[in-house]
Amino acid sequence: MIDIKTIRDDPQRIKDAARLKNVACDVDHLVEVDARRRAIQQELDALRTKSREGGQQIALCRNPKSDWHKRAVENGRSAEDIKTESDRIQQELNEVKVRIKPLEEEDRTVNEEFDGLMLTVPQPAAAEVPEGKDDTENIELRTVGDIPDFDFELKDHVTLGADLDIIDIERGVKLAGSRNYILKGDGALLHQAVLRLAQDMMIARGFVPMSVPVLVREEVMTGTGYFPTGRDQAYLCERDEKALVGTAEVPLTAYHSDEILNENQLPLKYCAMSTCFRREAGAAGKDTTGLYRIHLFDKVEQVIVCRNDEELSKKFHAEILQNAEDVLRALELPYRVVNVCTGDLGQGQVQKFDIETWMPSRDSYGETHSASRFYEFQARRLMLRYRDAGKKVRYCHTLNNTVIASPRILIPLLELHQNADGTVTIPESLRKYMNKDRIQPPAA
RNA sequence: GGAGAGGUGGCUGAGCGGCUGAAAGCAACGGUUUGCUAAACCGUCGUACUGGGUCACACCGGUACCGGGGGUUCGAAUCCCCCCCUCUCCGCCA
Repeated sequence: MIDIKTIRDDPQRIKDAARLKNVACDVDHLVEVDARRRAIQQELDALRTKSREGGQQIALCRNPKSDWHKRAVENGRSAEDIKTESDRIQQELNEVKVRIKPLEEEDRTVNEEFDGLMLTVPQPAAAEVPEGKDDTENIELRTVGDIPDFDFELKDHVTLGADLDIIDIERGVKLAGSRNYILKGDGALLHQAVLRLAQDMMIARGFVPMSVPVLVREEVMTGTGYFPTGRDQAYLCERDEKALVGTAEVPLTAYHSDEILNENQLPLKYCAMSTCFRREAGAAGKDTTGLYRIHLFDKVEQVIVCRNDEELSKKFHAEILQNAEDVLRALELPYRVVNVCTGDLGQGQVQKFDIETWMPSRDSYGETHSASRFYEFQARRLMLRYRDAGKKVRYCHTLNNTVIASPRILIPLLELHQNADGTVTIPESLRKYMNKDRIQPPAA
């Protein structure tokens, strides 16, 4: 969410941001509704003041022990007279009440409309974000690690998974429908090993590990910016008015919502391993093979909550990006870092760097990580604040990035570490979690 | 799922129809005192929206908020209804 004052002052800035991000937002209408909302509030405030003051006067009239009442009697007013005044005021306030009622109704509807519109306002991208219409115009910043040459014919992860008996897509689909899978034996172990490695690396860097709810209230989804716009991407448990999260970013970022932290508590660095649920609505027919685009996966996510300071945000953005790159290096996987253009940025993101890991079966880099910073966009929605040195209440800045998401990461991991004899070498960093250095085909 | 108790400011906790946005204590912050620390004393100390004010702060005013939503009333933290949440006991259970 953006400060309404800055929208009032410079609506064009938001219009430009919406155009660049390809986000629908009727800024003119919002500004109109805001004006109406303020006018109603002022009128209502005046009426309520009158009502309160009158009510207090009635209290004085009816209380013979009040100073006002004693003085009135001393000044020669009769009890009858005072009672008449009290009744007169009450009559008057009855009329005020009649005027307040419909105004309150209008106030409610206007505010609802206002709140709804505010939720559609995009966070303007940082000035240094490249302009572009969609992901085809993202800019490659650097490639790290060499794409290896193989002197034998590579199997894709689906074939490898079947031959090694570690991935069973067919039965996953039987149980749960399309875009589901089952990991088995060393496949299940490798999946957990990757997550464990990622988590251990984050703990070593001072991130507090958390175990968080994955079925959350809708406010939490709204607060982090996934609702209302992305509502159709989430699995809903409507009976309980809750949603399954698509990432642990949601509960981690909302952890301190509705709180006012002390500045000396910041920055907060959290990580969580959680299951992630994604409907992938609108992606029918896209990435249909294998483990790339699936409805359920596990991920270690990192979140930083820091002071309201753009330079600090940038600094931490670089830090969380580095954390993810270090994990890929530990997994001995080649990747590239991409500077995401305006058109491919989410509503709330100021800037985003994706990491794409080389995937032989796709003959391209595929997105495995996404590092974003939000400034106060999420914090405003979540009422996530802190008191600064001058005792002023300010909104925090939030950032997040993937540490590792599996099984998607198993695609490059299996495909790039396979050997001519059909085995897969387990990278050094994972061996302690697997107690082996190689995945072998099952004995015939 | 059944029975009971309860939700008030950062925390504890009073208030139970009107001068209460809310006592008191703790914590925090500023100051005095002090060789340092501690103690003592004085002061400050909720949030949101909004009007005025300022280059911007400061500052001055209004309204709302005592779990959420509705109702009664001239007036609700206080009375009534619905919902949510927490705790205790019982049942069930990974």
